[in-house]
Formats: sequence, structure tokens, C-alpha cells
Amino acid sequence: MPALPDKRTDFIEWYLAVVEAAGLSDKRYPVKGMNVWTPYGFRARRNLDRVLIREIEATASEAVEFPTLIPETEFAKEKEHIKGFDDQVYWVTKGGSNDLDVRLVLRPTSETAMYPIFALWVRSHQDLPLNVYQIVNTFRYETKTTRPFIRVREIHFFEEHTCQVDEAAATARVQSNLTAFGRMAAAFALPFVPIRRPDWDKFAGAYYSVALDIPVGESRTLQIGSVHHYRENFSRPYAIQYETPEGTTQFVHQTTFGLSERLLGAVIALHGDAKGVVFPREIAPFEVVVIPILSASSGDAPAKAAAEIVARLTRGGFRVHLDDRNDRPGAKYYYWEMRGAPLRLEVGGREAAARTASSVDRLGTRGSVTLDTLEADVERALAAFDGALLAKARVEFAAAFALAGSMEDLRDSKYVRQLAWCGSEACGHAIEQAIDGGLLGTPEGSPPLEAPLPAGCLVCGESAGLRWALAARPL
RNA sequence: GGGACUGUGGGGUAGCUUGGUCCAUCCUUCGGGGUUCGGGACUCCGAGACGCCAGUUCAAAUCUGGCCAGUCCCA
Repeated sequence: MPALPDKRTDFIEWYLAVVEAAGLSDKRYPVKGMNVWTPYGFRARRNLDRVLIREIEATASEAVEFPTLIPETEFAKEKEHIKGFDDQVYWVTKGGSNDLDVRLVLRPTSETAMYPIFALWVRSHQDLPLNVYQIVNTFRYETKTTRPFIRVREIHFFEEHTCQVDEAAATARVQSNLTAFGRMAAAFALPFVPIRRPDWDKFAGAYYSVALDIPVGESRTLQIGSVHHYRENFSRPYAIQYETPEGTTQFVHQTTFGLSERLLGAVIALHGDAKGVVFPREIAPFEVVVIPILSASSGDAPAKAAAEIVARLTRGGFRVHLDDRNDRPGAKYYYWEMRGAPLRLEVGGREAAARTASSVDRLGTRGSVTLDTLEADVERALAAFDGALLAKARVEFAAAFALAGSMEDLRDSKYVRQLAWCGSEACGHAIEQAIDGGLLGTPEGSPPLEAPLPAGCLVCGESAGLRWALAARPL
């Protein structure tokens, strides 16, 4: 197995190589931006979904599933929305050999599929809030270079759509989503910063958008999700209204929350190292890999002990894999390090005799477990690994930001820059030009760096409307 | 959207400029046998490729065009 490219200097090459070498995705499918989920990659995806489902359902959201095709007539109802997506949708124009009277859109996102039906579901204030989510594939005709998990044309998409009684309730739902995302991100050891996007960069049709960004290799950022407040922007064209207790009629205020397999890409990009992928336990296809070390002198004792360990841990609810291939132990170590297994247990003649196993986690921490207390020992080792991974990620996160006190600081910046901005579009674009990237927006809540807000905008020096903003180059 | 470049076994490559030496090089991978097994084993035997379609030519991996796929730069 040849060495991976250097992650720091050749980040993209490293990323592509590691996805390939870890067996997570097969990108040889002959359609741009549409890759095959391999068995190993699909296990990771299922684990990703499991966490998303667990956390969103903890906030009273219900799973639904809407159709893949949307009639053009519904798709076109909200003007900003269609303008934003027009150039990146796939059209179905034929049924068999007949041209369709009404063309159909392959959903790029599901507002326009759901909202005509929401209008039927919502009649009374007692029907609110309506919180539903679905995990489906969506399609966007991406023109830029596609990359596995990070920029694809067939997206494995999580989308929550809600209807609320008023603007304040919708704002509260946005906050609830941000909190839920905090728990999801913690499960994947991903420190992130929620950022309210500038008006010119918000979701097509939104009142405002909060993006969830993480700093990632080569001083860039990756948007791994977003939460949007729609106010009445969709409920009016789609006529989603309800009768209040007072007998009046109101339009609902809506929110959405979107995530995708980019989260998996982010986990790979952020935690991976020179040896390959590093999975936190929640997303790891196998939390524990057991490797028997055979030799002529120890006979079948290691194999028997390994089988016992696998049986016990499986019964204990762990995701375990026994690697009993006819290969050298060292080759297996490299193999599972490349594939990111959090914990490896080695059982040779010595361990089998002592009824123990040697443990090594993916960050290199060595230890030992005893068969008497196997489940507890493994649980402790995995928890310690997850804790260490999160701590490491937090240190790197903190080091990714720097204040910018002048426009000169933005040039060739190796950091995500925190700066004072007056909020005007002209100054925003000046900042984007200087950093050769994007003005990400204003941090929701406290900014990454604690510092007194300067007296004036970095560009124009004005103090009116002054707030912190972040700028970086997107991945 | 505009421009440049690239496509050779499963992965990575040599060959392309100047067509013939190529039933295509090497590494890795894969299958079978044997010996092995505490950080990428050794050995013997075997498998596997010129993106697709046209064209030029006595002759195409090599030249031309289209398509498909990919990479980079600019908007």
C-alpha cells in the first residue's frame, strides 16, 4: 500500500486517496458526481443517519417521505426559490416516448414537494407546530468539480421542515435545531460555528439562513449544514394557513434544517491523518476490530479467545469485526488504521493464556482489557478515545481562527478571519475579494475569538451597524 | 458560463513529441500452491489495460473529430 499524499500540503489529493484506500466510496460510476456507496461506506452512512434520527426525534420531529418528482407548476410558485435552483435541477420531460404536458423536476430539496400538502394538513392552530423530516436522495446538477461526500449531484439529504404559529416560534425552532445539531456534531467530534449568512448568500427564498461551518484543511471552511427561517415567504404562495383560537386566519412561519453526507466527508477531512481515516465511535462501521495472532507455538488458543471476545462484545451491543484473514498481523494493523477503526484488540498466545487482550486505539493509545471485565474495559477505552479525539479537534478548531485588523491581514490568510463589518454589501464584497473567498457572515451567539469589537468596519471604518463577521475560503 | 489540460490492467504508472521496435513497462492488487504469522512476509505458478465511436494511413496507445469521464484556471 503506497503512502498517502501529505494532508497539509496536498489536502484534496489526500482526501481523494483516503476515501479510495479506506473503501468508503467507489467513484468510478460513469456519471459525474454520482458515486457508489460500498458496504463499508454504507455502514458509516447508516450510523450517521442513526445519530441524526435519534437527535431530531428527541425534539418532537416525525419522519415522513415525499415523492422524488415535483411538477413544474408547484416548483415555480416561490419566485426567489426557483431563481436559485433553476440552473441546477434535472428535468424529467418524457414518460416513455411521450412528452409530458407538465414537466417534472427531480427534487433538489423538498419545499415545493411538501408545501402544497402542508397546506392541506394545516388547518387549525391545533395542527401546529408541524415538525417533520425526511432522509432521501436529492439531485443537483452541480457544475463545479465534484468530490465524494462533499460535492455530489445525488445528495443523501436530511431535511426537516416545520410550520410554526408565528415568527417567534419559528425563531425558537431555529434555536432548537442549532442545539440538536450541537449534539449531532459532538457525536462526531466536530467543533463548528453557526454563522448567519449575509443576505446575498442566504438560501433561495429564506428570510435568513444560519450555516454550520467547520474549518478544514488548507485554511478553508466547509459548510456541513444549514438552518433557515422562512417567515411567510413560502406559506403565502403555497397558502399554508390556519385558524387561530380567536377565529382569525394566519399564515404559518416556516423553518428548515438541512444536512447531508457532507458530515461524513467532514469527519474524514477533519480527523483523518497520515495513516488514513479516523472515525469517532458513533459513525465507525466497526467500533472494535479483533485480530487473533496465530503462531505454531500457541496453537488455536488465540483464535478461540478472539471468537469468545467477538461473541461477548456483539452480545453487549458493540459493533465488532473479527479479522481472521490469512495475513500477517502487521498488515491488518495498517489496514484497519486506514479504515479508521477506533479500537483494535490483539489476542496472541500470551493474551489467550492470561485471558486478556491488548488494545490500541486509533490515536495510538495502548492498553489492555481482561476477559472478566471485557465489556466495561472496552466501553472505557472507546469513551477515552472519543474524548481524546474531541479534545484534539477542539485544539485544532481554536487554532484555525485569527483576528484581522487590516485588509492586508486577509491576503494569503492561513486562518478563518474574524473581523469587524458594517453589514453593507459593498464592504462585504471588498472583504471577499481581499481574502479570495467568501464572507461567511455573522456568528450566531459568541464569536470564536473573544475580543473587544473594533471601533469601525474593516473596510469603510463606519461604526453604524457594526458586528463581528467571519471570512474564509470555502473548500 | 469561458478557457487549458488529461484518460493505458482493480489502483498508480512507462511508452505518445518523431505512427511500425508494443501480442504494451514497472510497482501495487487479485487467484492457486507451499512455508509463515507480536507492525506492511517469502517463494513458485497464474490473471488483468490502451475511455467510447468515427476518420486519416499499408500500419494508430501514439495523428484528427465528436461524445463520455476527470483535473486545473477564470467568471
